[in-house]
Amino acid sequence: MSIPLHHAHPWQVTAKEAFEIQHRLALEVRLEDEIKPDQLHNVAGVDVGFEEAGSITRAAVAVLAFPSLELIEYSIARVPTSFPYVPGLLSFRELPAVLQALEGLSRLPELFLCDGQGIAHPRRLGIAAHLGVLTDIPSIGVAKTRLTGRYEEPDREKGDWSPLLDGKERIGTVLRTRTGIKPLYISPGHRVGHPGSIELTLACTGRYKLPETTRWAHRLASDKRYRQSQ
DNA sequence: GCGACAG
DNA sequence: ATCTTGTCGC
Repeated sequence: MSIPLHHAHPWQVTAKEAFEIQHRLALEVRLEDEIKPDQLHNVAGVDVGFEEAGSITRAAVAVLAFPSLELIEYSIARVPTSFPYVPGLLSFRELPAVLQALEGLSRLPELFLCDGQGIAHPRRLGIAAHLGVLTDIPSIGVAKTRLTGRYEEPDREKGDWSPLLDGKERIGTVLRTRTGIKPLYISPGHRVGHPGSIELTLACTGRYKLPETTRWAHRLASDKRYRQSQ
């Protein structure tokens, strides 16, 4: 299945060109909550790992039923790594492989939970926002650490949170997904707002710190025991 | 010029 | 992200 991209652009670019693409695509991000949890049927976790000392990028997309969070199907793609890791330009390194993995699915998911930032990014286009705009599918960024923004430590109970701010602008949420454990950095990617990003992330989380979507995607992208594909 | 810096 | 074993704590 080839996926219809709403905004195609080159990936073999210079840092300067990447900045321009990010500024252009950031204008297309929509931050209203368009998802009704009652009508959501599935959620996809997206993550990337590396093989062969980093020369091969391995992307995994795990589609889970919502709200049961049972694994429905998954796809793995391997692509030669063609872009270095540069803070702020992560999507140019990982999305080519992710887009190829998406083509291995029988149908496109209704929501993406990506490893990394949504709009909590210097130019408001972290990997989740980038993937959301390209596919026009709702997305949320779920990061384990901060890229940018300031915040106050949220209280220690699961569900407690505090806003992630860039000056006076709200760019995300520091969310406790497990009592007494380091919080996650959540931010809207596309077609989702701050309230929805919090509610949906918690709805995808069980007894662990990371959402089930993320746990599956991470396992499929990095665990050598899943070294095959489909 | 000096730090910060998703994965 | 990745290289890597055991270990402390709930």
